[in-house]
Amino acid sequence: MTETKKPYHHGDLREKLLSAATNLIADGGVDNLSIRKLADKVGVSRTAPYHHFKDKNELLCAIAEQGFYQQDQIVRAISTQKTDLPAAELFEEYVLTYIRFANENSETYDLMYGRDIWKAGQPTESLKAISKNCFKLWLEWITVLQAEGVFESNHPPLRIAQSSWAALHGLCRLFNDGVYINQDDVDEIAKTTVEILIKKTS
Amino acid sequence: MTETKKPYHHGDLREKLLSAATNLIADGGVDNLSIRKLADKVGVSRTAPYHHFKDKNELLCAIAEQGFYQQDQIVRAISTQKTDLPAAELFEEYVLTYIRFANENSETYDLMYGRDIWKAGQPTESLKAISKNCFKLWLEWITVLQAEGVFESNHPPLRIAQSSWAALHGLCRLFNDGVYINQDDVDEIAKTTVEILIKKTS
DNA sequence: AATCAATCTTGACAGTGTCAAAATTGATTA
DNA sequence: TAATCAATTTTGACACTGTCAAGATTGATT
Repeated sequence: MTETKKPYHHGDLREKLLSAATNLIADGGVDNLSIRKLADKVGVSRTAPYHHFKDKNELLCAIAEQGFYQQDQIVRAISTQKTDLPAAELFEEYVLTYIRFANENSETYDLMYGRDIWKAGQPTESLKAISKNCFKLWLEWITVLQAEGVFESNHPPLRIAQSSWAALHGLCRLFNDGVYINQDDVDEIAKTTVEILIKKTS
Repeated sequence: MTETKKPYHHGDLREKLLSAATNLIADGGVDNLSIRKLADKVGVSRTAPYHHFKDKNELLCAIAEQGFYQQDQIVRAISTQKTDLPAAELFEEYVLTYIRFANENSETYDLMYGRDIWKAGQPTESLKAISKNCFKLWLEWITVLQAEGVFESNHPPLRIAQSSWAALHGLCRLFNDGVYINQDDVDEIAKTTVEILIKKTS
C-alpha cells in the first residue's frame, strides 16, 4: 500500500486523489467521478492527476485494488474469528458477509467486478494480480469444503468455485444494479442460495 | 412493436434510429453510442432524435425493450419445440439458451439488466412491464418444476426463482464483463450450475 | 389558400478526457 | 553558494458528449 514515489510539491497528492475519488464514487457512482471534478476537490489543476495516474482507467484500477484489499480483510476476518463454527455455517457466514460488503460498498464493488475496468478499460497488472489471488483463495477454500463434504464431489472444485461464486456475484449485481429492489429480501435469498449450493444432508 | 406515431418528414426515423443504435451498441458497447454519432449515421441533425426519444435514457430503454422481446421469443421457442424432453433436461436446455443469448447479445444484455438503466437511469414504464413479465414467466415455470420434483420443496418457489436466476445472471455477467475470460468454459460451468440447482436424484 | 402542429435544423452551453507546451520548484551537483 | 536538472503543476487547446431554446421546414387540416 506504500507508494514508491512521493509527489514533490503537494506532498501526498496521490493518496489524496485516491481517497477523494473513492468518496466521489461512494456517493454518486463512477459516473460522479470526473478527473476535473476530482482535481477541483483536491485543489489542483485539471491535469495534475495525470502525473500520478496514466489515465482515468488507472485511477479506477487503483480504487478497485483498494476495494479488493478491503474485501479480503473483511472476509478473512471471519475464518480467523469464528473458528468454532462448523464448516457449512462458516460458509454461510462468508456468503452473507460477502454480500453485505457488496451492498455497503456497492459502487466500489461495481468497479471491482464491472465492465468499466475489465472490458471497456484495461485492468492494471497489479489489479489482475490481487483479484486473481482473491479467486485462488476462494478456490482453495472450496476444495477444502468439498473434501469435508460440504459440497458434492461429483464436480471438480474449480467448477464448483466458479459457479458458486457466479451465484453470489449475480445476487450482488441484481441488488447492486437496482434490478432486485427489495433490500429486505437480500438475506433470505442469500440463505436460499447457500442451502441450494451446499450438499443436502437429509 | 408497431409505433403509434410515424414521423412526418423522414418517414420512419424512429425505427431507423433504433436499429442504427442497436448496431452501434453491438459493436462497441453502450459507450460507442452517442446521440450525435447516431444522428450522423442516420443522416439527420444532432437533435433530431430528441423528437422521438425524450432523452438518451429513453432510447436505451427502447433498445433494452427489444432485447427482452427477442429473448422472450428465443427462450419461449424451447418449451414449444422440445416437448418430449424430461423437465430437468428442458431446464438445462433453457439455461444454456439463456446464457448463449447473453453471450451473443452481450451488449444488449448489458443494457437489459445493467445499472445504466435500472440504477443510473430510469426504466420506462413499458420496460418495467416487459421485464416484470419475463420474471413472472420464470417464476411460474420454477413453480411447476418444483411441483414436478425438479427442485427441492424446502423453499418457496419465489426464493428459488430469485436465487437460481441470480446464479444464471452472475455467470452471464462474469463472462460478459470480461472477468471470466475463457469462453470455452462457459458451457461446462453452466452445466455444473444446473446440476447444483436441481434436486439430486441419486 | 391559410393555419397549425409535427418535425427537423442551427446555435449555444456546460460538461468530459487528455495532449502539448510552458511555468514552478525541490533536490543535486559544481 | 550558485547553477542545473528533473519531478511536479499549470495553462491552453482540441475533440468529444448530452440537451436546451429558438427558428425553419413541411405535410395535413381547416
